[in-house]
Amino acid sequence: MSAAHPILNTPQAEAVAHVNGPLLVFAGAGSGKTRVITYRIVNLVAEHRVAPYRILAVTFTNKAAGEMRDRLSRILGPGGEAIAKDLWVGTFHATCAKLLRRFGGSIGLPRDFVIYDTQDQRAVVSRVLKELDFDEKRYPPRTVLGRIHKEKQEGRGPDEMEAGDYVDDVVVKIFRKYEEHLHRAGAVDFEDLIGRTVKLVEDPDSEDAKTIRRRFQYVLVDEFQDTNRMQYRLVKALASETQNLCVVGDDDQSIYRWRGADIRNIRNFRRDFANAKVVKLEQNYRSTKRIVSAALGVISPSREREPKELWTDNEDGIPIDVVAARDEHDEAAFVTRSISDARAEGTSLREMAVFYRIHAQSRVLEEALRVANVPYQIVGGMKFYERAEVKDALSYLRVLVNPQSDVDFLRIVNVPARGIGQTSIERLTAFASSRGLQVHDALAKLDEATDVPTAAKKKLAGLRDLLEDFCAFERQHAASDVLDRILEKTGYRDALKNEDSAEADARLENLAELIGSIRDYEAEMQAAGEKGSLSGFLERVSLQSDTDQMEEEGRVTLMTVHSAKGLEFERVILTGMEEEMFPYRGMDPGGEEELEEERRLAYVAITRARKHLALTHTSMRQIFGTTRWGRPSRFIGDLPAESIVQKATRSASQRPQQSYVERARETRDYAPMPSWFQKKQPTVQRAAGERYVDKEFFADTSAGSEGGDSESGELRRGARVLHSRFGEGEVRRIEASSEPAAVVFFPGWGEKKVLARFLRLA
DNA sequence: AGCGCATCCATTTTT
DNA sequence: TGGATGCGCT
Repeated sequence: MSAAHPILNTPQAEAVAHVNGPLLVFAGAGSGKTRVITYRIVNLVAEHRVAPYRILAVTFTNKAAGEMRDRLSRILGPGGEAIAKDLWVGTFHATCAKLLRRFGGSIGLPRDFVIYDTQDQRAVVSRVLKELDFDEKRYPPRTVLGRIHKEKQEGRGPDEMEAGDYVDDVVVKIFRKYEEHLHRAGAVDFEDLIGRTVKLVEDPDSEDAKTIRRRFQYVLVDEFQDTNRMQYRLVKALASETQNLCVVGDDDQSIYRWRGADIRNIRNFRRDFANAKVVKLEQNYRSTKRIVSAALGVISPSREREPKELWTDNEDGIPIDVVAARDEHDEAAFVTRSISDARAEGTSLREMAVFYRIHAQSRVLEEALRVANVPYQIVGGMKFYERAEVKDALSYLRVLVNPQSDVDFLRIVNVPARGIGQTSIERLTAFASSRGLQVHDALAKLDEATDVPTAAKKKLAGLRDLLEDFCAFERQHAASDVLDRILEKTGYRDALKNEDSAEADARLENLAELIGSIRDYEAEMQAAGEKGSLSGFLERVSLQSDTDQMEEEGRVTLMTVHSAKGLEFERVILTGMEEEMFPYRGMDPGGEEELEEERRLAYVAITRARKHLALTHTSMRQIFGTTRWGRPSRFIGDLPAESIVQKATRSASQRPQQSYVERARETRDYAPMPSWFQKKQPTVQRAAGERYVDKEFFADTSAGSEGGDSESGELRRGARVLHSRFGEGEVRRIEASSEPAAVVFFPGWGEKKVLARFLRLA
């Protein structure tokens, strides 16, 4: 192999050459992580003659899986496609689904189980709330579902939850019913895919478990810092026979704690596998020295990190712009101007990106870009498979495959409108539960449903006949034709055509696209010599919610920092770099852990840029209908002085009443530094690497000391304190957690637990 | 069934 | 500020 990869540096080669036993790779941003994974697989197959189907590589997104597969077949060259096809490369969820389709029977899972997405899950919770007669206001389905998932992510069911501390009985009840519903519907949620597979594979006595564990000789996990508890358990179990578990990740890029990622998985890997080989990839091939040093400036204050230092051999590059703007409009004008300029100088719009912390920031940016005629695309937003018409169509198809699925049946029972009103539906479901039937099955026993009015029965019978027809048709025809027939015979298409609006046309197009994607799937399967089934298509859809059209030509990309992870751009503008915005602070003050994650998020943002990076901050910003006055983010204060250059837009110091266009024109040339700005520049000569210390201009960079004058010692019971959001309140008691905090009574808000650093004495 | 008005609420996202 | 949602009316 050695001749094939002279392109690997020493640690990369080390990771590739390591064959047997656990391996932990810390892969810094831009350090060639994917390269290592792919070459490692190539090495196993080509050099060590490992059968491709005995190698499992797990990723988090379909996109990552797809890229890995592509790269593998490219490296393997002609003839390698067959090998790439045999490898198990997929997301956690897809891999589990595959195993459960094959072996799920032994743990009581029906062959044709459906996968409920978030909307479906929420519908189940809503229904459970109604059945149990709980108030949706008091128990918002969203929140309850969040709690349920948290339990499931830790491997707990309702029973285990009930046995735990601090339990809300109501949530346990809802949880239990939720599980029952899924079970009866022959459905699983995303957590189940992982959890059930863990159960399946961990079973010491089951033959299936043994088969699976022996099957995978080598297991690789990408983005290991994003794994949650159950995912870790899963890969451990899968690799338990051979211990050939290779995990790749970067603790500095762990930004998904809030959705269950457990950073301890990567931090404690060496404890769990005492003989693990550890490799650190620290050379960055992506960014200029200045950008790398900026990234280091931001991440270094982080408390618990694996010791490592990113470095690069690349050129110094140009300084990073730190731009002061007056408000978000001024900021947007700068962004627009700067993009137009770069474009005029020949940088493709595809190579530029604008990041923000939260989606709400995108609107103003969009407006400015639109006015200036700069093409842009926004990542995130309504996904194709989440659109109402697409979900309707899919529900019809899923009912054919699995009639037990109540969520799907209830979705389509009156779509398009066929005169089955809410009351009829309620009576029907009531009848179904009284007989212990799923709603669809209740259709067959309609005669016995005394509560359902005759008129409704007639219409329900009509639906039943339709479904039967589709079912018969499905046995003889391709899935794409089935959907076509459904849209035709139910009158779905006609209903949209009659609407004759632009919106309806868009929906029709989406449906046509859906049929097209089924055809694509069928063609693809045929090319692979397999038969594309309806259920096969549905599975693919459930596990792949986004149509990855990220590659759109000639557009600037606008996105949150979260969605930027894993990407890179020539030019990046990071907006909204103010305290409260980034690090973000929402309703609850947030603790040290949250702040650490924000820091890592900033690190991720900075390391996306190859050559040009600008950070913008405003002194004033309208967000959620109120005006906030902000100070530059502490993360700006963490940037090394010699890597940045400070600028201010003209209106940052003046207050012109101007239009967007005029402002955009004005900001073409940077105004001289406004006087207040210059006054606050540190006057001392800074040594290389020294940080800005101007506390008045920059936010304090030492975490936890914001607000300054509120040591916990001064806080005592009865003290009057001020909070930026809740106003004046009275301290009820002091609470020591990871840092000093107090429970304060705020008139009009009630008791709130607040960290001491967010309080000032009144 | 479908519309209009009021009200409430506010990260980050994948599968 | 705006979107999502819910309610009541027609």
